Amino acid sequence: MLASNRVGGVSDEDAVDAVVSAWHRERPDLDLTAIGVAGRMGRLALVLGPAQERVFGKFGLQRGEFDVLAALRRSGPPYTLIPSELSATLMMSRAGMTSRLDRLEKAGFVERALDPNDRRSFRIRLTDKGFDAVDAAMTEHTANVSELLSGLSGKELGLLDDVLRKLLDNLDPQA
Amino acid sequence: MLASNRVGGVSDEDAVDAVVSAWHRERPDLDLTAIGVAGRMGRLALVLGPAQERVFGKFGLQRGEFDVLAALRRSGPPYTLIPSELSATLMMSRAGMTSRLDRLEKAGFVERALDPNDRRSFRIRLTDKGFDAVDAAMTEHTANVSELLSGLSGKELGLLDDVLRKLLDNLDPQA
DNA sequence: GTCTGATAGTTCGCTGTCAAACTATCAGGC
DNA sequence: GCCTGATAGTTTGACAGCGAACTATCAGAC
Repeated sequence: MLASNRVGGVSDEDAVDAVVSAWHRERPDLDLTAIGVAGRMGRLALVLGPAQERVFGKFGLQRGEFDVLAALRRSGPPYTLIPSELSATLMMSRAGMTSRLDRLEKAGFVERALDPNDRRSFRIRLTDKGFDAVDAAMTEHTANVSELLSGLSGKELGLLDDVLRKLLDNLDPQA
Repeated sequence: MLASNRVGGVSDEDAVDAVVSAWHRERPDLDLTAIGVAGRMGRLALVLGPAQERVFGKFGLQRGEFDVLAALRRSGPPYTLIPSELSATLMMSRAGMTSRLDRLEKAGFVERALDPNDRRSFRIRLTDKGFDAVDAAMTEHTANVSELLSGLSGKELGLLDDVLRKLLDNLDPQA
């Protein structure tokens, strides 16, 4: 009952299976189906995270900094956003955003310009240097992620995407 | 080509779709299929993390601390492990484990006992208080995660598990 | 016009984690 | 027996992020 179907060519028991079966031995009263899935997602995040950061590091960026530049870049000309907009999009505190922007500004990737309409606020603008960095990083990042997920067939990738989309929609009925 | 099939009852465009289509507009040269999937996984982790931490907090624990107690608990009697074993299992640095164990020991959840066979090492043992805390937390954690994933049918959950297992096996061919 | 509550961003203090340097101990070669 | 390299754990210094307190500004009520 505990074991799920195996996809072809996959070893019989992985680290998460070991955790789940240990729990099953110690706590047979619990239904561990969801725990196994959540455990795999957590572990996957722990593996995928550093694998992506390695690419960003090659361009003098860390993950969060890349995320800021990427949000500016994909917003299109004039590559300008407001800090609060950035912190909301990236789901982080404003305080953290302040220090990220400090770092990015010091590195010359973004500029703070005064907002003529609201003197409480700024416009964060991607510099040419920032544009080049994020474009190069994005190119390599895309290739890297494709490579990381290349173990899945196109069909499996689509299936995964569909299920994750549904899950996200259930948990956090956003936009 | 960019849009994947939609599962029934899900809104047409979510935050990740917006990111992907913005990138597609700015960088039509990139194949963004994998980026979308990775984005959903990342965002999911960002939502699921805090949702789980809320439960651990009710028992005076944070996620990482729970993970340590859980590893001890599911190892079975005598609920004893070695620090290096713990840091390896939980994929974190030894330095971080030292401070986690300090916290857990100060809170009375674990004890450091001398290892008679290796005087460089310790045996970390779950106290009765730690046992009770982790058992109660695990019961509620299991129910919570089941609830969080309850938006998926049993079939979808199995499908997700299979694909994640294959992906993990590809990325990190562990035990 | 002025007051009041909301909003934008920053500063401050704290915390969890890491990498690197360090101490103590083990194990194998000779 | 002794030396050498590996291993176990801790200490130190640095850092990114958070929440709370703070300053400046806006916008609406009257």
